[in-house]
Amino acid sequence: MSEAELPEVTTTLVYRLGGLGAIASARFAAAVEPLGIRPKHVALMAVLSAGAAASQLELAQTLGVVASVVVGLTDRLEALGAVERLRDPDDRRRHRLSLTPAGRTLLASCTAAATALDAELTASLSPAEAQSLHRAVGVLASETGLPA
Amino acid sequence: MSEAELPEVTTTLVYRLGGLGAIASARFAAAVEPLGIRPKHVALMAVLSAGAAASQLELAQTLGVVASVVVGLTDRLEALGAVERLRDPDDRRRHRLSLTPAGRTLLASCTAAATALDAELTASLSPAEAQSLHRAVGVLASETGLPA
DNA sequence: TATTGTTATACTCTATAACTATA
DNA sequence: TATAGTTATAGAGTATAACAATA
Repeated sequence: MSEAELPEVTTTLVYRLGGLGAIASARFAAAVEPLGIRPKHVALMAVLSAGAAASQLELAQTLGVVASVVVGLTDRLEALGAVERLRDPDDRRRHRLSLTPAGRTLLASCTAAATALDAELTASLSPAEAQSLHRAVGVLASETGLPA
Repeated sequence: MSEAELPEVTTTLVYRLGGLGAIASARFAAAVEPLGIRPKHVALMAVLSAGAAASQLELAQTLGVVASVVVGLTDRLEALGAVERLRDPDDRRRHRLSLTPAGRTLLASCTAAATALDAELTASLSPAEAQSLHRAVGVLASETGLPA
């Protein structure tokens, strides 16, 4: 009978990434909440800004949510004047969403907030550690097909 | 007017940690689901295993959830024979939770599953990258006061 | 009167399903 | 008839509040 040496579950990467991710999401949510939006709204605007989706259905697939969720997110962003719903002339069932100048400004504010949080988060790491963390997380993010 | 250069929000650490954490949690949840439990149950057992809490109220504080949530988690684990509720003789309002041998076995299975997921997750990283990622995540985890 | 655990209730988020309009 | 968007409904998860037992 072999008795494999196992670490504590709380020290594993998946476990810690799960907990850390929840904290990161909460902090980011708190940072953008004064702007009247939540992280999913930011994700939607980021996809639009990258030109990575046209119709709401495509948006839903890219974001990994269901179509009805995109409706609610878009309603909110439209009310804020951050996005516009434009009928696709080629297929009038479709809405082409477009980021307005106000939306770009809003997205920039979110990016600034995220950058500030990054600085807080990595304050206790050396520059080299912070950089290698950033790089490793980037690799995992692209590998897992994150809505980026 | 200075125009600061900002990265895309999707490349920031908080944003990616949020998304990555959601994926990690989902994978871990899928891995322990056949065992009849969810990540929070694992967290509760881990705290008990570490002797980091006695009463259900302490458990709630350590886990960062409300007391009524601990009731449900404990109900489930008790039904599985993984934990026991023992009245505290010093204060009969309190339940001292104790991990049974079956609970230790269950926790070990979860740890093994998490370790396997770690290997998958870091497969595309070099050993050195994986190790530095693990270390950096450990620093952030302890810094943010994760239930560990 | 204060506190531990429990139960009952409400709220948030998301998914499923039914519906409208276009194709 | 099939599809894009919308609306209506239901489920999971968690928080708040009321309650019972004990201090």
